[in-house]
Amino acid sequence: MRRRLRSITTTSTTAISSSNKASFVMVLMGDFDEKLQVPTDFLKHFNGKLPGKSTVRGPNGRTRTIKMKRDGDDLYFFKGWPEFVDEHSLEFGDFLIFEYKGSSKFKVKIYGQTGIEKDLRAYSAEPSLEVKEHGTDEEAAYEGGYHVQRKSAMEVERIGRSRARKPALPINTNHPYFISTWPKSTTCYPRIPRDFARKYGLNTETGIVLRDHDGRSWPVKFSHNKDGRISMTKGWRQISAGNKLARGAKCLFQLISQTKGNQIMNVRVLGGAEIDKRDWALQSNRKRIHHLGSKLEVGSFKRGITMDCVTASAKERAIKEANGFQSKYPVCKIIMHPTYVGKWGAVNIPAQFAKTYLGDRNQMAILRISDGRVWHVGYRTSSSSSSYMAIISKGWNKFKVDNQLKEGDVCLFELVDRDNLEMHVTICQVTPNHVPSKFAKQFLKRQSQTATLRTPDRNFWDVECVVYNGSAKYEATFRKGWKEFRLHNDFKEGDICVFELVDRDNLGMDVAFSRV
DNA sequence: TAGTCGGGTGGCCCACAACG
DNA sequence: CGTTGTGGGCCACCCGACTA
Repeated sequence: MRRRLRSITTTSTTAISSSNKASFVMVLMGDFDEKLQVPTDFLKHFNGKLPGKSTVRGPNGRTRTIKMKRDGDDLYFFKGWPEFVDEHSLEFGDFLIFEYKGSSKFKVKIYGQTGIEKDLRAYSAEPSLEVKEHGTDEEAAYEGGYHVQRKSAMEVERIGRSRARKPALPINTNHPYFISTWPKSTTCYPRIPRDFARKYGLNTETGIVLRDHDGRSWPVKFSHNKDGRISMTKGWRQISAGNKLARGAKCLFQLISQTKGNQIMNVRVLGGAEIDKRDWALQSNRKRIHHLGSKLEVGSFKRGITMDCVTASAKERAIKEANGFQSKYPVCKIIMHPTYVGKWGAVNIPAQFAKTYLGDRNQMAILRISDGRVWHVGYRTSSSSSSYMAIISKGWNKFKVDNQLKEGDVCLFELVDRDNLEMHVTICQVTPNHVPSKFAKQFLKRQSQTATLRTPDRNFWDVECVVYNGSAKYEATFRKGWKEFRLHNDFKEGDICVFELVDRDNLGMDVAFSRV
């Protein structure tokens, strides 16, 4: 249901049209910590005349003078910008709204990857403590070479200030860090010092995003050893391959952000950055490796790579939704891997669940979804001396297509009848129309109301906004009208939308978007 | 001596290439 | 399109070395 109220001349897709004030949106990527490009179109607001300096005021009230520079047709924030990045702890993936106040003055709003405006008080509260405690220590460790093999990272932290000299380190020392070595063993992974995890409240259940020197983000999961040790496992292979790390490489891990559900660490290689030639030769012989342009992709690493996209939060939400599911029957949770929703036409049932509840058999199973519809699929098991496998194959393709399953969706298989292998399937889908709960809780009070979305091209769209206020969660989604809005504006995976609430009573929102 | 770390082994599990 | 089974990622566990 689209309501086009009026149409005005199209403006830049990065311009926000909420008011008569000029503004633009930038997503922090690449070498954002050195310079920031300003949309070239924005020059018109300076009457074609480039100001030598601009004054930028951050959300915490601090202002900084930043020089602007023109390079061909491009315009940049340059000298002074790196300091602004430091002061505001800006991170890769953040997006910033610059509001032009006239006379070369800008006001900036900063949004994290979660879509919520960042609370910068947390950063300004105790930075000096961290600088003292870690900046110099790390420098000492780096400068001193850190050759003592068994010296722990935490011990390195305790090296005194007296030893510190000023090295040229490619890191900002305002954040806690540790140094870890990727063990030479073929099956071991870099470990997180327990003291570090404890001291800085690292949530090792949710995983973390590692950011390499090129600004690329790599999601990595932790795994817990029974003796309490924590290692980086899932996803580590990708970052080591992407950065051509050899076993034995020494890396500095610096905790940049640890807001709930958004933990980010910078990774800097201190040694061992050259890939081990024997490892490489070995890998080159494996048939699953292939090169795509300049980007190296390793087929067997796909488990992690597929999560490396902007919709990771949506996938995480689907998983969380699934985790809250309770049943009196045995339940098996399966996250839709690309293989499951791709051409393979089958899905693996976790062996443990299959062994315990389904058993060895080869028969048709019944999948029933909430609206009562039923699909018949083939279930079979196979086992050898070294493996046990249970698969749903025959008929899975139809089930997958009929239910529009996508990568990242979570299916809960509830075994209601063991003899006839009847399973109720609950599908928790990855939906891009989710409103961040913090925002919803603060601004969306009514159970259902129509939001009016205004795009930069001055078109208006009515979209139903439904609020779910459960005992455990408060969330909102855009429903009726969203699909049209999405299709008409040609949103693709990875695009970023900024929703600015300009009319609380009538839920009027200006929408700016940044394309991938 | 307890706690922590690096290094290593073995086996489970599953993605996906190969095949029917 | 459906099935098979292998390669290797992931994980639990063990051991010895080192340190406070």
